[in-house]
Amino acid sequence: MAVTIKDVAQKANVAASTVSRVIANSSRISTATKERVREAMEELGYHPNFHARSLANQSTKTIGIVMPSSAKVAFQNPFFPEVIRGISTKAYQKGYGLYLSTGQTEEERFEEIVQMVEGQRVDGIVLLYSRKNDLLMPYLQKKKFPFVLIGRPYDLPEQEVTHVNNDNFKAAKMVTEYLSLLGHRQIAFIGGNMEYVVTLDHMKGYKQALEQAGIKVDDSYIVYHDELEEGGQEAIIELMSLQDPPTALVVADDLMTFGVLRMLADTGVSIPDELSIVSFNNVMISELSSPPMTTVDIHIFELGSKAVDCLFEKMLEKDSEPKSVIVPHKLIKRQSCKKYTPTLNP
Amino acid sequence: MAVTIKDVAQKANVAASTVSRVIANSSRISTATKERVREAMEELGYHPNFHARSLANQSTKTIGIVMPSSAKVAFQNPFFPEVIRGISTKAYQKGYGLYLSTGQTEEERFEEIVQMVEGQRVDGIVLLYSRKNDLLMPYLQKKKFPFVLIGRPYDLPEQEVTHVNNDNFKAAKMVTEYLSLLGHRQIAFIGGNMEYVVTLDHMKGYKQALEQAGIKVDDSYIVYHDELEEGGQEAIIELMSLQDPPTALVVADDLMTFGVLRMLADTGVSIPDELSIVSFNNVMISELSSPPMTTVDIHIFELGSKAVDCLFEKMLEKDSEPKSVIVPHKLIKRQSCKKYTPTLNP
DNA sequence: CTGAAAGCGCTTACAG
DNA sequence: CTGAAAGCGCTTACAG
Repeated sequence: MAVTIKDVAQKANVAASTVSRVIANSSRISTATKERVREAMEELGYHPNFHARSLANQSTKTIGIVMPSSAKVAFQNPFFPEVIRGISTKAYQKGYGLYLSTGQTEEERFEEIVQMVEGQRVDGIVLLYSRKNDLLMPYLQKKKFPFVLIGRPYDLPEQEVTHVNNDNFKAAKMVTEYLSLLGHRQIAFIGGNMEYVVTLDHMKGYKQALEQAGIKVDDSYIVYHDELEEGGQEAIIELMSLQDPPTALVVADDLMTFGVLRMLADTGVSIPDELSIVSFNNVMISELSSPPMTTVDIHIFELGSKAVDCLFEKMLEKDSEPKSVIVPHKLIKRQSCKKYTPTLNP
Repeated sequence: MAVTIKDVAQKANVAASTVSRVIANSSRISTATKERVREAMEELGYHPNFHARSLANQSTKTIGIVMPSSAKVAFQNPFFPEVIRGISTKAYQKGYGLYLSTGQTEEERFEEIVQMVEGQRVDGIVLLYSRKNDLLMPYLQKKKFPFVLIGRPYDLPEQEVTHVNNDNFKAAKMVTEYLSLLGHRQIAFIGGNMEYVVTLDHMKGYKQALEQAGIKVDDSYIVYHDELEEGGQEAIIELMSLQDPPTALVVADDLMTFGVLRMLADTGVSIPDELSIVSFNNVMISELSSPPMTTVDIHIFELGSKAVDCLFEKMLEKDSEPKSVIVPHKLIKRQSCKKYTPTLNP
């Protein structure tokens, strides 16, 4: 049906092996023959069959991407399109394609990964999230299959898995310190899903900053929610209903912050006058909140492209030393934070 | 290296062909043999090689997704994660995987599609956008390769390509009428990229509504921008600087609306008191704008899943009649629109 | 109900 | 510099 290497060979009056060599641009083929073969390919509109190549080569030129689950909310976080853009850009440059996991649950995804790996459907994998009790990484590790994690491993020793991450601990510490330097002492924390490692790191950074500032950690000021924006809304209700509501807030994710801001606007709390907020990610729309939010830019695109760099190293040299890349973060000051001023009304 | 069908065959004391039949769960194999073979597969940890299967089967069980370009802004629009979620969910149910285009430019993408099609890398394709002077569809059409478009074709006759779309014309007409029923007569329009068909449809709907309401179409009230939110900001500056600024606004995309709202807040125009706004898409964060925006829900998820349904029909029966599915839309009233009230100051 | 053989469309030693 | 042959790991008529 489709035109194959044999058709080209026949037309160019050479053997199929020769055609194969001109596809690979082997130096052992004469320029004349190359020319002739290329012409034949052109005329016939020949394109190599992907699977035949992959089968013979034992390599697929494709990278598998594993996402946390297409659960409505998680996936709509602009974080994912942006990492994928980073991955995609770098992959394209290297002539690699992208294969996407589609499983909704952790089990489905595990099954998918096994198929990808054992079925040799991809040459390497990038994991877009890291969580506690993860099954995927131990499996990949055991198989010695090239993969890189965006985030950091939790159950596995860090020096054993190649990963690209921000220093989320440091970032959270920094923003908390920033708030404390602004004079705030009642600083609350709204974290994401506790299963995710990033949440743990945020929390540690938050706590350490408080301790160093001599502020006692108050557990009622710490609240977690995994449903991004809706979560943000519930969390803020909880916090603002406290006897002694916070005057400042560290929020794990910009999307949550949108929810928080919305709820605060509804309840008439004015930002930053009554409450300072700083959050994480700096996705595209973050600058468009009301007021524009102060947030930590974690350079999502770079997270993705660096991950691909690491993956290629892994793929080229299967037992290269695992490495860890930290992508720097940067505080983007906008208008959701303000120096603490004691309330005048008693 | 990896365990193959032969290893299983040997272990189970059957021929490779028998193993193959067990994999396919052929009714012609005795239960006893099936059992034995399955046991062997289990013990050896056998997983069929994807490429070998695809090669022999001439089918890949994967769907190609072509995105408009990973240009920062376009791709960060939550529209895409959401359609992909729709596609992914349905694809997973049917045991299909997803392959993503990575090209940045139209030419790169064309090259990629050719590879996908000719290299038989995917069984079908879903196009996530439709634009004027598109090269992709005529190519796919000529090749008789199964594909479906999300949107509607422009250069090609509609009845010739299977597509899933909203009635964007009607939706735009409806929102404009809504605004006009609220008493507005100075209704402006901020459209997206003029290359995209949806923009054209929006515009036609807008114009027709005005005409039917006996309002003269004023070209200075019509403005296009393709850079989603930034575009929204520039567009609104342009409009508000007019001698006779509009009192109502139809905006092509919720993200643009975020930009518009941001700019309006900065310049002290209060919504909906001084300006009514309605836009399109109803992505997840749309309800979190200040004020919450009135928008048209276009059921993005359904757009994706219906597209896959259509694609499967196409794939099963290559020359089935092209069909067109219209996903209904729905006006979501929130707080960005208000009855027109003449300004009191002269 | 099962097996031997050919075939899917490539690549790559091996030989010349 | 080029070709014939074997092989990558499956599937599927064909035969029994």
